[in-house]
Amino acid sequence: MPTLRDVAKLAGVSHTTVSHVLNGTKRVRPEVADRVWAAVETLEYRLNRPAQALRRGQSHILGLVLPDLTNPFFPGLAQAIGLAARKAGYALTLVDSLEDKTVEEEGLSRLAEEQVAGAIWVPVGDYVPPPFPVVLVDRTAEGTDGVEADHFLGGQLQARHALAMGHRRVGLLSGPQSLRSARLRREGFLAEAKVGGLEVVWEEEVPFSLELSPKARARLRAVREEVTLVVAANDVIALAALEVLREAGVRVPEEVSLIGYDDIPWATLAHPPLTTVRQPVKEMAEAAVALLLRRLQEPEGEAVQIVVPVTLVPRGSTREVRR
Amino acid sequence: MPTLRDVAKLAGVSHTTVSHVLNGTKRVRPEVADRVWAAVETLEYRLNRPAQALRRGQSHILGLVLPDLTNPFFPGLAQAIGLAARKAGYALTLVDSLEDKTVEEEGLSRLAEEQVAGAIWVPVGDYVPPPFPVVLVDRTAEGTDGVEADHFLGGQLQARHALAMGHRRVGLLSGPQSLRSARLRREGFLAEAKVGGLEVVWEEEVPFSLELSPKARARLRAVREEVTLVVAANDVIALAALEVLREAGVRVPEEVSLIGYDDIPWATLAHPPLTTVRQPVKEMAEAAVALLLRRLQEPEGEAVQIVVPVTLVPRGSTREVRR
DNA sequence: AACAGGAGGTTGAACGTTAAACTATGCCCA
DNA sequence: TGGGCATAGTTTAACGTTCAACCTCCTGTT
Repeated sequence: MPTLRDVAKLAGVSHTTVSHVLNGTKRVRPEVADRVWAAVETLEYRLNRPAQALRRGQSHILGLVLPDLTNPFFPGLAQAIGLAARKAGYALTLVDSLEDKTVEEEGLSRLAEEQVAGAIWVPVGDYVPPPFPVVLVDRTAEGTDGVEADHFLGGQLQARHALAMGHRRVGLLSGPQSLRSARLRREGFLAEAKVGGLEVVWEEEVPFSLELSPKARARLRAVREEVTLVVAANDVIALAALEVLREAGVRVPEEVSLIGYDDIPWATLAHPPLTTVRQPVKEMAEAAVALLLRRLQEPEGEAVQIVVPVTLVPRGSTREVRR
Repeated sequence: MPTLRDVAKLAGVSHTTVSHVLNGTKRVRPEVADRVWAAVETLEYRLNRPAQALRRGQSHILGLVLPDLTNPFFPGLAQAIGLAARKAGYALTLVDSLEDKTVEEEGLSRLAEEQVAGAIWVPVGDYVPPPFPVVLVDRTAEGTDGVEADHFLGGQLQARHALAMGHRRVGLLSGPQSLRSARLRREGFLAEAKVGGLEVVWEEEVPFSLELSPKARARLRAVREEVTLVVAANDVIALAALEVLREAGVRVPEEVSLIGYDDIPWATLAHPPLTTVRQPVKEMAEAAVALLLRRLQEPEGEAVQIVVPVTLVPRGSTREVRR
């Protein structure tokens, strides 16, 4: 592997000059610069990033810490973040914490060892500030840069849609209340439900996964007797519920309507296609990277919280009921 | 940030001794080692990975190069690879090439700059060996370590299941024939179809995505007149087909059966649940990482090709037809 | 004619780690 | 008694980059 010095020798200049040409850190005569570039070409010189990182005290890598890649909300996010990071010249190091706080903590510690410039983090555990700048996504915290969808509004939209469709009695499959996002969705929903006169007949807290609790499954099997609508804290839960309902012979939306949250790619392919709340994943990803890059320029300064709007996407899983 | 030397000073030893204690590269008296560990604790020392990588000529990072994270086959793979890598003490740097050869090439080049120890690579373009060891996954090449499912067998299983269910006329939605995996699936299917007397009435080549070509959509809308079964090169295609069939009012499996490939998490949630060929993603991921780690130990030596078996998972989207 | 100052380049050191070469001490055995 | 050798530790240098300080022309100004 050729180094700066090899390039320098071939181009007949000092190694610093090569560095300056490559980084544009100083004016260099075009003639000399050309010689340098030519030497870079012929030797197929490649920057040694660890050396650069050592000298600069930080690497040109961003960390991405996610709770669970198999949750279909995240691959799209990861892809968009990777794209934005690449455009800015950063590589991306991925940590999938598998929803485990210990794994998450070790991952962040590892990112610190790698001297990452910063990280984008969807926290599963408590927010403990790592020794590099982070932007929290989806689950934000006070005093730290963050990007999140308007969860409260999303909950409200679920309730409004339910009311607009004439529903009066609803069952709620809420997400883990340890998560800010799930809490806000629930609060938004309950607030608007109260205002509009939508009665929450039952509520079950379940994890963001396809595995529903036995109690939740029981509620769903008996759904006809109690409610005309089930609202879920995300699409994965909604799809799991749809499955239970199908097994129980409950027809959606004829007998009971269903509303999800996230608008994952499969929501539209479900049968019936899922009425849901769309989070603008791509915009969130781009905003998060932009915010992180800004913070790298300007380490000090007020924490910025970006809240992006969400929209309700009506599809086949909800239908109007008569009073 | 404290360094080895800070730790050394506090423990009253030389910095090399600290290094030896941390890496276990030399015997050190327990008493001294204890002092070192204590100093590490109180100073909250953290290894500087770039410095280590510079000195060693190689970082403790593995690359993962994927064509498209939003294809639901890959998140599970990425997660399992990340887990296996972490267990072996490696961090994971992700490159999502978005099915673009140029992006892929730049990504590999970047991994080289980062001095990664090796990479796991699902190639979208031609296989051009990078300057570090790689293990190809899913789409292998001669002369390089690789892990792939038995695509040919998978195609055969699709055909055998079709025959076992009494089908005689089939439409084939094959995948991009530029990809080895899609080619093999097709060949396996056609071979077994020929043997068993299964007539391929039509065939359309479509990308591994939810967007079907107009010709393919037309075939599906007219499916009743021509075939009793549609076979797809992967589950994403199958789900897209299912959607078109639903729109066209064709009932699955009553009027036409459908077979997919991959067994992605959503296959079981589709309506009807998708009969498909399961690839053991987790095993493949673990095999790939194990193979890569072995290659890092033993750089020379014959390339190893691991082929893992696949199984047909019968579900609701296929049903028996009378002769 | 002398000198300031900018442009273009070089020298040398430093980042934190590891590996090789070296030193000091103690012990065994001829 | 002294040579050989293992054990436990130290000294020193090196990895490839960047940054600050320095040097050398050259040009324009007075």
